[in-house]
Amino acid sequence: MPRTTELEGCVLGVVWEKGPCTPYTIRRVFQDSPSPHWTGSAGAIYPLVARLATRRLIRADARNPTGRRGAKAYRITPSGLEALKRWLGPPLPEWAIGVPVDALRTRLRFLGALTAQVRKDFLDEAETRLRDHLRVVEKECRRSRAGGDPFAYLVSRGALSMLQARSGWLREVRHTLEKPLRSGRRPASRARKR
Amino acid sequence: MPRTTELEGCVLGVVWEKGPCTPYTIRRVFQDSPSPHWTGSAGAIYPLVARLATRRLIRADARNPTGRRGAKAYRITPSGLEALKRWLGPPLPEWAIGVPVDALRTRLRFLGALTAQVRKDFLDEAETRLRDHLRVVEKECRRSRAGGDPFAYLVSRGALSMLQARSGWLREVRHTLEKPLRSGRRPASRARKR
DNA sequence: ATGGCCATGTAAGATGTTACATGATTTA
DNA sequence: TAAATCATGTAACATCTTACATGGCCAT
Repeated sequence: MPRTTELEGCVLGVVWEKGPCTPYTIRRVFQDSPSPHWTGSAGAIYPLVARLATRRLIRADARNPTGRRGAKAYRITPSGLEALKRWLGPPLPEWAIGVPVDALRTRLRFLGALTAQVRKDFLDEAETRLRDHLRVVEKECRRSRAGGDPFAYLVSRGALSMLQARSGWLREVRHTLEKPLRSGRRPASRARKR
Repeated sequence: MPRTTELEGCVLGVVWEKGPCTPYTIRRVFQDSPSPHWTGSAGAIYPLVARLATRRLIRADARNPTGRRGAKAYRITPSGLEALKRWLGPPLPEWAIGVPVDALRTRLRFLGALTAQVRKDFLDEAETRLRDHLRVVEKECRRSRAGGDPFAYLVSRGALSMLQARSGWLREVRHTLEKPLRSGRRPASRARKR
């Protein structure tokens, strides 16, 4: 049996959590999610659901509780639950432990290519928008706390921690770039033509 | 001109930073990187480099300083530098501000599918391996600090912040699951069959 | 009944991976 | 000189996105 991918694992998890649901319901979960890592596009979900059904990890009820056309509602099978557990771990894959990819951090690696002025604009925008986003996630966090599902709460709490860490890091970035490091072997000026 | 993707932006950045380099040199940067988000596989890099060259964002020198076969060394062109700057921003794309995707956090969403015992194993493993990884990144951080490139230092510092935040979050997860929330509308027990 | 939205797909394209083929250089 | 390794590619495949096609339901 092939390895369960991230999106497959998530879909399995959604079907497990929500009970019988149609592909469209699953799509909505991803579309409504604040993190747009996956768009929940039809071209991704429908073939994936068909794949999971072929592997007997989910099964369609004859009944269609919500679907309006001939939609089938899928529920997880026992072997689907096993697959979900295997995907969850332990053991965890190596890259799940490692530092999450962060587009902001990636860009910072090459920030020396910008002039001092544009670099400042970059940091200003990042800090402002990050602060705004922080408030959104704080609200989401309070909401999910009241919701009573500890897992949902902890997930949003984790997202909040990430954002707070990034926010503090950005302040350090600004400070360090204004007042370069001391302990380097060479002066921190990275003058480059252009 | 097509939008610059993340990997394209990174490759442009690498060529900008390291000066003339062969596709293989570029691959090594990704292969040696601690974050295995991109493998730097030949099938990704060689076509990508060819694409960038077609768009005149990088150009091959006639000389090959390091390549052993008929390898060409590429350097960034003026329009390539412009493309790099456009990719870096500002403005930053929306998803670069949002919470980075985190496989650990994703899995936590569905942790209720595991039995209490396996869930404990999950958290134990995550915490142990996270702590180990933390030490690695701390070392990398000190190394890059001494290296004198403030951008490289700040990138590893950002990675460290992320890991520390995750580590603290994991402790909160354990605590919350052992001693559920109070303020929920319904009791936090999410008993499910199996 | 018709225009608009809900829902289910499919098609084409972009981008990445693994696995393979092959040539050049170093090393035993 | 034979084996190992470095380096450059290509081919086949997987997976996701965007864009499109189409069918059913509902409100005016």
